[in-house]
Amino acid sequence: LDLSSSLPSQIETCAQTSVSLTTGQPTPPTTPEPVSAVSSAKSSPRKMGREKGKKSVDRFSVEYRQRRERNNIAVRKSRDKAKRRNLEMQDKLIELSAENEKLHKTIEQLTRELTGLRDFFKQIPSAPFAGSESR
Amino acid sequence: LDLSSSLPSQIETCAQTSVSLTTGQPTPPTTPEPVSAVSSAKSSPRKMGREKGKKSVDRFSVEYRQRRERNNIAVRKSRDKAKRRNLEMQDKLIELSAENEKLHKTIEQLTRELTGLRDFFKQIPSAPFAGSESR
DNA sequence: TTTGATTGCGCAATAC
DNA sequence: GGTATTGCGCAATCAA
Repeated sequence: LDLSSSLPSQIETCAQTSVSLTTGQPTPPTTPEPVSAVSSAKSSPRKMGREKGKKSVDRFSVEYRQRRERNNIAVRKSRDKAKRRNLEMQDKLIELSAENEKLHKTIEQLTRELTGLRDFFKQIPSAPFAGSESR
Repeated sequence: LDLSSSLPSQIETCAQTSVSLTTGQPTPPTTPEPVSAVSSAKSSPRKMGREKGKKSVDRFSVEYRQRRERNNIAVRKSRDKAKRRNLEMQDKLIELSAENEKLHKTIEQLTRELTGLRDFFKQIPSAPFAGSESR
C-alpha cells in the first residue's frame, strides 16, 4: 500500500523568515518567548496609518503578542484534544474488534448447538414434528 | 462542518516568526516567489565560518531551500497520511459498531430459538431425555 | 553522512 | 472581540 502523491508544487517558498527573534536566539528549541520588551506603541487602537501605512499588523505590539499567545494556547489545547480523541478511537477500535470476535464465536457455538438439537429431533422417529419454530 | 465555502488563497502566506522580511513583504497573502536570486554562496560545502560566523544554517543558500522544500513535501505527505488513517479508523469504528449490534441481535435470536427448543423438549413427557448437549 | 518520516510548535486564516 | 480548527512551514529527531 503506497500512494505517493507528489504534486508539482514549486510555489510557496516564502523566503525571508529570519526566525531568530529579537533576542538573538538562532533556533531556540524551547523558548516561545521572543520578546518581552515592548517595542512599539499599541495603545492607539485607531489611527496607525501613519508610519508605514499598510495594513501591517505590527508584529511587535503588545496586543498582537497577546493575541498570538492566546491563540498558541488554544492551538495547543485543540491539538491535545484531537490527539486524545484519536487515541481513544484507537482503543475503542481494538476493544470493539475483540468483542466482535467473541461474538462471532458465540454465534458459531449457538448455531452448532441449535443444529445439533434439530438434528437430534429429526432423528427421532416417534416424533411427527414438522413444524418450524420460527423464521 | 463546512470547508468549501471560500478558499481565497491558494497560496499560503509566509510570515513566520518575528523579524525578517528580506523581501519587504510583511504578510502578503500571495507570495509564490519571494526571492529567486541567489543571495549567498552555496557551492562551498565547508568553510563558511567567515561572514557572520555563528552556526547559522545560512537560510538563504540553495541547499537549505532545497532541504526545506523536500521536508515540507514530506511533512505534507505524512500529515495527509495520518489524516487519512484517522478517517479510516473512524469509518471502521462506525462499521464495527454496526456489526456489533447486529451480532448481538443475532445472538439474542439464536438464544431465543435454542431456549424454545429446549423448553419444547422438556415439555415432552414421552421422552426420557436427560442429557445436556453441552456447556 | 544523507534523506524521507514524524512530531512539537508558532503563524495566520477561518470557522464558530 | 474571543476561542477553536486547520493548513502550513520550520526545526529537531527518528529511522534507514
